[in-house]
Amino acid sequence: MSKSIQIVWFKRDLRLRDHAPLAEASCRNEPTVLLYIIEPMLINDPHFDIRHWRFITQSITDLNEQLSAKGACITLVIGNAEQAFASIAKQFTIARVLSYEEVGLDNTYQRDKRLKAWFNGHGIDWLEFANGGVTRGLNNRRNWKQQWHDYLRRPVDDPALEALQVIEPESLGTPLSLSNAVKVHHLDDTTDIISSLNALTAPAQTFQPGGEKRAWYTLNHFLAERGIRYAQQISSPSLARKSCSRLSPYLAWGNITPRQVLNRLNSKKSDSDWRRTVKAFSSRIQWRSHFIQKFESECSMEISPVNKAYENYPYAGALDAEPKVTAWQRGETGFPLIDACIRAVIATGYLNFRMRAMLVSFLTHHLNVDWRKGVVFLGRQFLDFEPGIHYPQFQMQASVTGTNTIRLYNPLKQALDHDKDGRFTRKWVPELAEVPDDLIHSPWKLSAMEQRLYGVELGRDYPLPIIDIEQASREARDRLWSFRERDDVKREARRILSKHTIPGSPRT
DNA sequence: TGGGCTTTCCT
DNA sequence: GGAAAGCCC
Repeated sequence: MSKSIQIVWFKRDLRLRDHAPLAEASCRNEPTVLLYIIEPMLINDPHFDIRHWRFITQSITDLNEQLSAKGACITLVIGNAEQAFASIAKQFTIARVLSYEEVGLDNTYQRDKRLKAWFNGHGIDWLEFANGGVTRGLNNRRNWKQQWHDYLRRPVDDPALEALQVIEPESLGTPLSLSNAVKVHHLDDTTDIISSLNALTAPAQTFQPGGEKRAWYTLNHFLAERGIRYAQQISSPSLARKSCSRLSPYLAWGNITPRQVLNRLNSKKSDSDWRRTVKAFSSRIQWRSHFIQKFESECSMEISPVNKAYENYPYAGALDAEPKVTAWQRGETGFPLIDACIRAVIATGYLNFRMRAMLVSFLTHHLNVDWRKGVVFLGRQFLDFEPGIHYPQFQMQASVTGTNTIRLYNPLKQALDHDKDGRFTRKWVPELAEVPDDLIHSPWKLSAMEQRLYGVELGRDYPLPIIDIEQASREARDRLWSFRERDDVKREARRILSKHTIPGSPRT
């Protein structure tokens, strides 16, 4: 009979503090494997790219540094999850697996169902813990706010790390070394993945670095100075980069929890200078969980509109849509703020909320392109990509819910309201750097002489607008508001409201 | 966490 | 005649 062990499976929860599965494992006096699995299925998934894998390996390195101070280490496996558990089961008797519930893409959901069956067949208990105030299998929102507040009130789940007996399996495939000194166990057929992960060593200064330590540094810096004008500057694409918390990737990849963040925010509650920040920021942390809960309750949102009637929405045909999508993805639409936003998010993985909403509105409303033609591309650009926020938000901004108000962002008005001096636009669209403030957002108005004067030839250095914005706005408004009046849209809207909203709350 | 147009209310 | 509120798409 082989030795009995338990496994703490780290999914998207790359931290040691406030970690319920780890805390539970530390209460049991048993040998424990701390397992992180990098799966080819996800490496090949177009929602993710090198920026995410770099963030994850940085986070694992951080975990391992903390663990090695206690004489422990993480077991990092590259390979599919079923194979990883099967390999460990050859060496040990797995008594139980402890992990969080994951609100993820369909491929991880299907994997979990396969694993559940495999665990059942092998007499392995799988203890899954609710994550961040989100409840699995919820059919309505009657008690959701109460559950959320209960989650916040309960003490953090800090594990007793010194009580944990961490062990590492002997051999899982060929051990290789990731350049950051973390040992990697890689199962068959993953050598190409190892080499591409090793190629990640090149520093990418423009992306936020991953890790639990970095998450706390970011939070503390936000509350020490950066965040004092949070509420006023949140909408500005340039100022938001400093005065927003920038915690989103750390929350998405589980370096820190909403509860830890809000507990830390308490220290500012009595400071009147920070009153607006505390109020605005804490409501957004809750809003975040609210969206993840939507996706948990309706995961079909990854592939179809939550309001099924929108399957028949009159989007542009494929031939018409393709060049528009390409221009949008490349930041070559001829609308300077739109192009600046796309280029900024590709280069840095970050964009403030309002500008993200504007990009979705422009694609789906002004260009009249099906939201599904842009949703994966944009998700991949976000370092903080979180399926549970991305899909419900994308659908809401694309107005395919039939319940929220229609948000048709005028890129020129947004530019005047939030980038009047063109600071952000000039940074990311340097072709227009010399154009003066009053023309930077409408370069198509430049005369031939002005184009020579400001060093930009329209149609060569910077594109002419791919659509007539006034006509497109008018058409989008008519299309959207008239579609909403259809009986099938209204019927679906009633179903959605009863499932996803808190009774009595105002509809926005 | 929209926007454009109209109405209303104030100076 | 301008700002805020209201209305409708």
